[in-house]
Amino acid sequence: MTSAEVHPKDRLLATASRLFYAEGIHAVGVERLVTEAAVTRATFYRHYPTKDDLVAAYLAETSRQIREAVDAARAGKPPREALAAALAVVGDATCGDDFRGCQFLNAAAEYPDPGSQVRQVIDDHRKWFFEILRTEAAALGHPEPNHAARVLVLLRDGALHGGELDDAETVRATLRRAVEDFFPA
Amino acid sequence: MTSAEVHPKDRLLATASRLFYAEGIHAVGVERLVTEAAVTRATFYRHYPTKDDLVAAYLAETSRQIREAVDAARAGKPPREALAAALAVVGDATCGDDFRGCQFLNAAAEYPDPGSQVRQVIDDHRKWFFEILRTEAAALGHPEPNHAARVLVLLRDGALHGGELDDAETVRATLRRAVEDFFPA
DNA sequence: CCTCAGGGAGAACGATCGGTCTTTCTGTCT
DNA sequence: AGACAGAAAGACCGATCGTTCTCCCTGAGG
Repeated sequence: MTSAEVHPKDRLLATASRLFYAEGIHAVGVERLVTEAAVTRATFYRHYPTKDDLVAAYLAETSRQIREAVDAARAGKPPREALAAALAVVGDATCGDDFRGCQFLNAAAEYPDPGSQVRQVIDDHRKWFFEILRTEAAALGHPEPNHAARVLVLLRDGALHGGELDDAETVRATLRRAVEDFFPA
Repeated sequence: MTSAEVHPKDRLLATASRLFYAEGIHAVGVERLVTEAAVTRATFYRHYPTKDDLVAAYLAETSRQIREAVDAARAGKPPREALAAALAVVGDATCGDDFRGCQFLNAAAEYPDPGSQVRQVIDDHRKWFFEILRTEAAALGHPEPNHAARVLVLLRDGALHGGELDDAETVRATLRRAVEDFFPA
């Protein structure tokens, strides 16, 4: 195994992430995935028992990247700036070139069963982000950190969809101002 | 045509609305639709040239019902109550038994092409709701009705997804309190 | 009475779905 | 040298996708 090359498994995951996000999960078939990833069907099923396992892996990897970005943005900052920075990561994402809404909300729309593997990954990610917000709100001395975090989650979810369906720059500015309104300096 | 019976076209639309919302659009095939609606394939394609036309009809009908409900809730109320009532309709919806998020946001997740027929119905609905909020915020004397309406849309979108993925009652209460925070009595 | 549209029943279309299989080859380890 | 895992290539499976077709029956309007 030449470690310099990209492993088929990684190519597959990268391709899946791109296609699932851009076109929807049910809309992308296995044929499409293996062709664009330059991987055979056998290799696909050697690494992922079913397509849903690949979907779960796609969301898990997305979650990992977001946690990395948010942690980096918060690092070393006092609570107020850390909170603003965490939500700024969200706002910035909405303005990306190929932004197409929240990976997790989009996936949830295609996976109705709350007990499915995919939904578990989604729930994990949402719980993590809520905890971040709750922690910062508490550290900031907010009288009701739970309520504050819940409102921020509403704003985040709304921003992630509004960024696709409405004007992204406006949504980012709206989100920033709304956060400031809730946490005046 | 015995006007007392339900026309096949209406049965089809009602069945489609139920299944598309509960299970996702791509996940429900034509076979499923015609079987559960007790309609033949020929009848299906006689009324809707393609499946996407049925999807658009489903969203258009949903939009019509929501406009009806929101208009009824606002009727005759002063701006402040009217605005709260309009958003209460949203909050109440999240607590329904078979709530599974926003029909429009879910559909958008499955229709990436912004120019598609389905996306146009979605955009229409969103523009309508935004106008409602902007109008009421202006009537209420809010200094920046556009910004206020944008924030409320964020909260609405967030609530419609949080209601499915998190606890619905909590989300409803959070939405109500957030609206009060933005529009103190 | 006749026409004709609308609906029911179901076969059939090519394409694609998710998933399994065999075969061959290459590279890495012991 | 020999063993073995991983990957390429592609045939193949039954099922389902969205769509079109023919045939027959019924019921309302002229």
